[in-house]
Amino acid sequence: MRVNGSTLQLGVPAEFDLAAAVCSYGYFMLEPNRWAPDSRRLLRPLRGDRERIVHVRISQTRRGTLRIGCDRRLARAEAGRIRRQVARMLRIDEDFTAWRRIHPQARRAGFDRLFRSPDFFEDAVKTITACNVSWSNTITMNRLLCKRIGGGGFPTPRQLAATSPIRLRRSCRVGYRADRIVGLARSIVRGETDLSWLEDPQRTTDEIHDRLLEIDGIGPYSAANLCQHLGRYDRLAIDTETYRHVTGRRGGSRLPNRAAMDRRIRARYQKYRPYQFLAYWFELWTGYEGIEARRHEGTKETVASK
DNA sequence: GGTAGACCTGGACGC
DNA sequence: GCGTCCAGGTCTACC
Repeated sequence: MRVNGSTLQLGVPAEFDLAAAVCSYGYFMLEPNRWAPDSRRLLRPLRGDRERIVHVRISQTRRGTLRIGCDRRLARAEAGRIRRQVARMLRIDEDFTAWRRIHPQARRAGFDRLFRSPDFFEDAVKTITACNVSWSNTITMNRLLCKRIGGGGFPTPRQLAATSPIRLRRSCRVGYRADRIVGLARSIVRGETDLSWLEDPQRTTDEIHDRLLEIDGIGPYSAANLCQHLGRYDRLAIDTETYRHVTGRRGGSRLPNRAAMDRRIRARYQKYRPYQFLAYWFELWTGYEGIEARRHEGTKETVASK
């Protein structure tokens, strides 16, 4: 990526670590994100004025602040827009003081900020493409969405709203998800789904969760997962990975008494309220790190994805 | 309220 | 190379 435009600075909390913030949630592996582990830089296109693409390269300076290199010069307002998107991705403005007090082990591990997208729409589409499909397939869908619909960046609601579900299905291999993705994009463009309402801190998690469930294609798992992306951690996104984690068994969707098991899982994390999701994800994430370590020692297990 | 089956794709596997 | 099976969350129809 050429960086011969504006260079923006972004202040971060003292304990902030870019690599930890990026590699905390699997969406960082999905395009248009590109994480360079050697140089510890995050590269991706963002949307500037009039939805024009701005390629950015995000790195952390020795003083701790973030440097955002852009591929073109930005006016002040457009630079502010880019800063806000980076801040959202890395949850720079979120306060995790209470979480660290509740979970000292996570605090010592520096585990708090879960990576997300520069806007809610991208998180929602990524969640839809992550459902009912293998992770490699999710990677393919997001790659094709960026390449064939978004012009290199992640598609905007306007771009997807202007795409027919048939074309989306054929060109991006999203299958039956095409109707749901286009439907969500069109409802946003028409103003029927109000993103600012969903991000309003005055709303309760119950209100947001119920509104998300009204969106076609968003079920209990996706709604809880999107609550997490909206900074609400008091909902558990229970999926087959969760059943695997708590039971050590495969085939979660076919387990008997799923409702009873869901109640047991929720009870297990109740003591971390209102950070149940973070506590659950911390367990998974430290497990993955252990798996990764064993993998380097020659076993056949693979690092989990989402 | 609970359950079964369809949706769709790519990968694994057997032949 | 081809066919079959499987994983995965949501929706709908049915009991």
